[in-house]
Amino acid sequence: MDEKQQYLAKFWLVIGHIPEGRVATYGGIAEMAGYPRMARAVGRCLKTLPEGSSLPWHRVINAKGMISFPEGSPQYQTQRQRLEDEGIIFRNNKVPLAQHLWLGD
DNA sequence: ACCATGACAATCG
DNA sequence: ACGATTGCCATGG
Repeated sequence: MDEKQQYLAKFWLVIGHIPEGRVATYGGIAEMAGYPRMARAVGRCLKTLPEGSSLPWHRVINAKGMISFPEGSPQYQTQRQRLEDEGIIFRNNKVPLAQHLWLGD
């Protein structure tokens, strides 16, 4: 496996470890995986995910606590719906990170 | 091979 | 507080 695929695998692992009802930021995931400042690589990682993937990609949001898709996009609504379904509350289209942010165990 | 773009983020003016 | 700039890496034209 190529070196670059290495941290992609780490990202998948970390994302898969995000508990239900919690969210994580791109930078946070990158840092937890041991690759700080690789937030963009995390984004690339998710972007290339197969649709049927079991990865809880919906628990990944940006540092502002908001969904990184344009509002009105089907993906945005899907993600938001799933998060709310897990008990995550949205306040003015953003998530209170102080309550839901997951920083590892 | 160079430039532009992207589910981002930290810093600066 | 907020828009602009810079850093980072992979991909596509």
